[in-house]
Amino acid sequence: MVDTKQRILDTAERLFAEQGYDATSLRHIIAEAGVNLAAVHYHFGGKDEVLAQVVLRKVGPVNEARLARLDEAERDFGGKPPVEAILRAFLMPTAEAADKSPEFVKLMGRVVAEGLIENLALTHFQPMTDRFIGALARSLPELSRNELGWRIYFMFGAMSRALHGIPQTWLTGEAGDVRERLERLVVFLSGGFRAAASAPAAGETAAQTQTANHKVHR
Amino acid sequence: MVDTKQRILDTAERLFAEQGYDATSLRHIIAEAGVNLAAVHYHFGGKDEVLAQVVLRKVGPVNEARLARLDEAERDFGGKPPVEAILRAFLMPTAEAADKSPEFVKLMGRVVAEGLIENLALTHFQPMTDRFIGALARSLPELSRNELGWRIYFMFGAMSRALHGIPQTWLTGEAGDVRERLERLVVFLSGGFRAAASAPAAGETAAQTQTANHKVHR
DNA sequence: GTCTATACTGAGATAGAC
DNA sequence: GTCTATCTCAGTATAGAC
Repeated sequence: MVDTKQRILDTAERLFAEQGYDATSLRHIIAEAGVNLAAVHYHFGGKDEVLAQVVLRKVGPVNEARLARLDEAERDFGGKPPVEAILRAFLMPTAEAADKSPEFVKLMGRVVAEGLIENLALTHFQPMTDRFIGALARSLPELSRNELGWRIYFMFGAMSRALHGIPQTWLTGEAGDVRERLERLVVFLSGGFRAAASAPAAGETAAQTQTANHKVHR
Repeated sequence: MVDTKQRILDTAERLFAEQGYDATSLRHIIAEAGVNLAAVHYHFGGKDEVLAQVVLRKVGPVNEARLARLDEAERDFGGKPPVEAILRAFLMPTAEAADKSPEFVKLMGRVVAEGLIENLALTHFQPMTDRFIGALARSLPELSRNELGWRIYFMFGAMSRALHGIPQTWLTGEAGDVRERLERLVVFLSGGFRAAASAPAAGETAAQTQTANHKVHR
């Protein structure tokens, strides 16, 4: 079969999104794809690489759209777009990809949440993330690089919650669609990124910082 | 063995924290604990229940400390403490628990990130979370209940990143200790929770207002 | 009530024939 | 490139010893 590889990827993508990575066995994938078990190891070497390639072929175009929207934002705002515009450039291409492939967001949410592709992130995402870090750093010059890095790291955690539509109705009410969830996220993150920098030395008491930030209440 | 059950829990706690839930086999646990495999199923019924009990016996005291600190904050601030104080009441007992049991934070970070205890959360955490939701709602009356719920949900995602000390040095620099990471998180979250719900904060441009209020129809 | 020994099913991985 | 057969290891189930 010439397209054994594609059939495996397509089926794996769907099943990973529906059931999660661990819960999806290779045997389930090959049964639905109509291929042999050993073919998976021939083409991919292992289950983890199947996931990697499923993610990469999906997220590649998304990352390009992210960069295009960042370019656009920097053009519109004279090289220094506000935080909201940068965050939207990063997050909204995900929603657009979801329109074409509804399972994509669930998959990405799972992948980010379960920390399955930390290594992939380093090799394939860093050129893209570096540009966004630079844009955020210019937009928020009062933040140290470490502070900014942590806030971006926090953002990934929050983003995973916005992406995978696990219904937590007791907490959030009806889930709504991806775009609405990401819109809420942008507002939330903008406030977070704009918060005055905190650089407490290790060992400093929380009480000091508490009184320092106390008056910010609106 | 006198306390086979405790030995299993102690060993499982350590190994889950070090390697994660999926990567830790029951056979590894029983080998280090010096007990028989079937004893695990006799006492716990299955691997998932081992994790549940490991988490519950650890997080019970933490939740009590959370409520105690919330009581204290409400006393200090006349029933309506600022967001920072509420968030600190929720987050800082984790750091205190980490002082006694350094592996605990790693475990909790993994558990939250991997979504392993969504069901546990409902049955055992909700009384505690309900009190915090109420406190946040009083402190942020301009937010709808859904909006607040989503922000709390985002918070859980960000919290998981602050807890498990996976070194992302390319992004955050040196990891620092738990207390420092949680302190950064409190500042970040405070800004996020305070962000205006549907209208952008003062000082933002018309372009963002347009985008922020833009409702997308499918 | 507790624990041991053993077996069962399904997982990912691999060697070698074709 | 593909497939059969097989390997190791996972979680689980059960019968029976004490």
